[in-house]
Amino acid sequence: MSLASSNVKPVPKLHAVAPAVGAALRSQAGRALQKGQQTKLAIVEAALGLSTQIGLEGLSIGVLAEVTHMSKSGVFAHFGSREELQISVIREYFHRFEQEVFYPALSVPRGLPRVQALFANWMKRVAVEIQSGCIFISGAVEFDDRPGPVRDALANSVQTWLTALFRAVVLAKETGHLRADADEQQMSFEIHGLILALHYEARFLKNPGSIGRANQGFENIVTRYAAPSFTVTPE
Amino acid sequence: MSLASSNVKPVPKLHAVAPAVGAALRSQAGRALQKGQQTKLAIVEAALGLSTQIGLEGLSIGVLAEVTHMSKSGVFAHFGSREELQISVIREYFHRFEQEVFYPALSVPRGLPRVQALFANWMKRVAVEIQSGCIFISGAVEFDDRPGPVRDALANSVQTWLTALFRAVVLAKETGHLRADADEQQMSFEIHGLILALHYEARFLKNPGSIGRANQGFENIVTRYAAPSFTVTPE
DNA sequence: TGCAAAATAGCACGGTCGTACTATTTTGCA
DNA sequence: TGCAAAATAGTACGACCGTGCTATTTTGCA
Repeated sequence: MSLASSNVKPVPKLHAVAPAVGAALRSQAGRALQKGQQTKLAIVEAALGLSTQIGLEGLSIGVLAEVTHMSKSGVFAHFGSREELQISVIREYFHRFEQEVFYPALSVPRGLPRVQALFANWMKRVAVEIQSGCIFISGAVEFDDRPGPVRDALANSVQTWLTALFRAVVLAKETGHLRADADEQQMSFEIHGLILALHYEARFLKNPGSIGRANQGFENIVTRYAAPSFTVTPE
Repeated sequence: MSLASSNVKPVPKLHAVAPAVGAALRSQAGRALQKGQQTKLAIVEAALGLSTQIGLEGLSIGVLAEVTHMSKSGVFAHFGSREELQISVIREYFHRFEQEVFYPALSVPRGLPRVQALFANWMKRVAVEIQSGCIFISGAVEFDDRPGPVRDALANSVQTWLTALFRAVVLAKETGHLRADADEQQMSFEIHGLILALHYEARFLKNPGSIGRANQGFENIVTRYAAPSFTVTPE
């Protein structure tokens, strides 16, 4: 089971329109790529760092070239367009999010415990992102009415994650850990709100105590939606 | 009683370092300003519209000049710098927020009813901003680690409003409408989260039903924090 | 009604941006 | 080890940016 589970459409390959199609396509299948992929990864890594801080829109190829000690065109050639670069960053960010937040929670028994694990992992990540920034949040603001492939990639990633969270909540209800009248969409929505409020108040307003309030808020939500039979285990 | 109640520091006047200080300061006090102020207001109005859609950082003097049918320098002269323009926009936005959300709620009896009125007014505004955008949210992302006067003006405005909300909650507790153990900061935090989740899920993800979930979330919060004696009045 | 001052326009500068297009270097298999 | 192909650099272009400087127009009081 993957976080995506279905529809992370493979973005078409970049700048290549095939160089002079008639030419030698001898090296077609054999993976000739080594050095290239390697530096490309390094570029994406650097781009990720820049994007989290100044946003996907703030990302510039010039600055990226400086940081990676390359020429602008050297960087550019790996992506073919700025948009493709941004999409690569989003994919990498999503991948790490998956690894840090989602997968580890799968080893926790399904039901409320897994929902709690998902939230705890999410919180761990956001605690870091209070300093570094979060692409899912900044990107949402930057692209909320700017259609195009970047927006699509971003919305797709976020929706995938939120759906995964939602599924965990549904599972918790099916397992009998939640009240019979619990609205899974509602519960997911409220959890999402806590994360957003934490990010806003801690990162922008620099209000201390926000992390504690997010955790407390989650406990409140659990208390409200948990079935009476489910004894809340304080960690 | 104003929303600000104290510290909306008067931003120093713009480009003017006084034109050749020795010159005639005859027209100093008498408000000679008419046409100028008028078009300046029109510019800020247009800038506000642009900013809510594409963000304060997306705001450009060139585009603004086009929209207002003026020359770039004509627009520029009114502010002296882009930052001052952005600050003017923030001030105007704050002012309208005050008018629409805060002041009307003052005519509602203090306590939980007033908190409910504040939230309802806020929701009314956000319902519109799902289409048009919200500077307090987009600005927070754009300036969360970009120090300077713009960030200060923005953080100041937001903090002022959140503090006003917080005070209303404190008042509600003092009035006996909330449980004795209710944490006012916590309650405010959770309310803020609902608004942010609504904005995110409705504006970016275009998830239907978000408005209903925000309202439901608020009811849940009220139920949790209200004193048993306070019968929740469904609107 | 004239006239200073305010408001607006015109123009130019240096900077950064994304991205073509071409040249050079580096890579890795035959 | 040579040689094609892949990777990277060099350079230039057009567009837009904020903003300084100087002209021109408009305003509103004496």
